[in-house]
Amino acid sequence: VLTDLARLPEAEAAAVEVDVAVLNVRSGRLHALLVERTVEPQLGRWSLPGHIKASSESLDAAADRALGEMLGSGMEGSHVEQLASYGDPDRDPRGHVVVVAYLALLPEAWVPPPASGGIVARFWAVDDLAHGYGPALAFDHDRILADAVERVRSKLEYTTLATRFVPDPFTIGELFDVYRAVWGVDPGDKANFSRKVKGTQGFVVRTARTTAPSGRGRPSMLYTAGPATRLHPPILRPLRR
Amino acid sequence: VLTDLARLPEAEAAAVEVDVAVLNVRSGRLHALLVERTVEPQLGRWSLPGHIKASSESLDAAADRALGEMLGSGMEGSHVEQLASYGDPDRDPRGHVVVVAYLALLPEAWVPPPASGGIVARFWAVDDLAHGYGPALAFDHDRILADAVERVRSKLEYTTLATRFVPDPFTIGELFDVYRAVWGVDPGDKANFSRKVKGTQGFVVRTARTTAPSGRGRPSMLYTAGPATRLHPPILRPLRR
DNA sequence: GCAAAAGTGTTCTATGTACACCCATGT
DNA sequence: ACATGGGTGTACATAGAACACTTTTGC
Repeated sequence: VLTDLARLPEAEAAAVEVDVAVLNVRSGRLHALLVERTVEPQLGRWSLPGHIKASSESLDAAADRALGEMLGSGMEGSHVEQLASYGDPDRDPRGHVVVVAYLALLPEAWVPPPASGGIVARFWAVDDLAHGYGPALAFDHDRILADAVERVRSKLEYTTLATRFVPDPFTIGELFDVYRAVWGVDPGDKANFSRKVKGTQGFVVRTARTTAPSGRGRPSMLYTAGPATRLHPPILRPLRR
Repeated sequence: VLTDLARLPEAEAAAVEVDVAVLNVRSGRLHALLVERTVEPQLGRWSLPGHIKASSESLDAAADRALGEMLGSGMEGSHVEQLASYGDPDRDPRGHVVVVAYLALLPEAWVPPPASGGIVARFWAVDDLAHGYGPALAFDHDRILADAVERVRSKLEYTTLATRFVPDPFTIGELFDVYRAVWGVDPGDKANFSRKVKGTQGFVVRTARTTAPSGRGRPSMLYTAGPATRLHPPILRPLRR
């Protein structure tokens, strides 16, 4: 595959790894999917799922492939986008490995496969990881994960990505809980939030059904994600001064 | 350098290239710095400046090095940030080359070196390039440049990056012209724009001096860039509906 | 009836916009 | 004087925050 590459005067061969920060809201907290490493280096530490990019596939395809290996089927509703690349010279003891990191968002319903094929994967609450109440991550994956979390927090402000965290028909209250979980703070008044969401063209589409009156309180209308991707006006995090 | 890399089962060696989209506002229009290729492939076509990343340097360092080769000294006031990575399998006929693209912003004053060391570099207006009134770019650099332009247009809305396009002491009018040049549309009322800029803490710092009354009209106050990086509230592009 | 969750109404304030008007300079 | 660009004042419309209040359910 590296046909003419040797002609490049300063060429120093590298491996391009594609890792995916898979994020998810469960039990009202933002989580990240990690896998336990079964080989050296960093055996036993937890890392973002990923693998080496093949020369015959695009970066996006490599990310989809990594996601497919973790999720099997059921990755249809997930959002995948490129995050950033990391190439510090000492980031991997194996040598010259540059990581192209991706970000993926999953609805809460999805559950990780129970140690399929020998790989152990589970979700960890990102604030636990950030505050040391979880395993130390391999390589520079703590920094990649921090960047992914900040990207999602920021993107909830001006895009419709919050709908990627909820099941297919969802309530405004579930959307509200996503914002609260991802931001870690209450997104202001629930009533005003509801008006903002319904008032933004294409954010949510109202269905004819309501939730079954299972729990306490009045049943709520069910919505599906609309065609819009950007929010005008944005829904900003509070506590700015 | 690739000590243990061969152990990676699916490893397919690649070259990591770092290219920089160097943007600049001159004569009221947004320009990009391109270099004419002097070697195959794509000899004679124009491309973004860049080179192969060394295994001993970080991605940021590789971008700084590429910029330094173009600018010599005088790159101190420039802003450099990572943009995105591109790795389609057929993007480079030499083989498996993944590009990590960077974005750099220069003040208008800077002039390209006159064919130093055999390389020919010049600025091209980005809208001319986009509409075919310029050379065709090598590889997928047209797409990278388009992404860079969109990034800058968007970042002017919610960051203080516009100050990176103007000379060190600058006037509000010059800032206004940057917004107009980058966006391609008038950023609304000039008087209101001036109040927005001065009212945002840390965006600009007023100096004691004014411009020399050289041209027409009243001399204006001179400002320097402040410490703030984000704009609260943002300065949004008009024509949204 | 009471608690809980959904949803509507209303008031107040902050912000953005449009546009009139004044200021300082060169010709 | 007047054209030109810099800068201030001000009125109007609208968007957001705070909070009271109504609706619909389970217990």
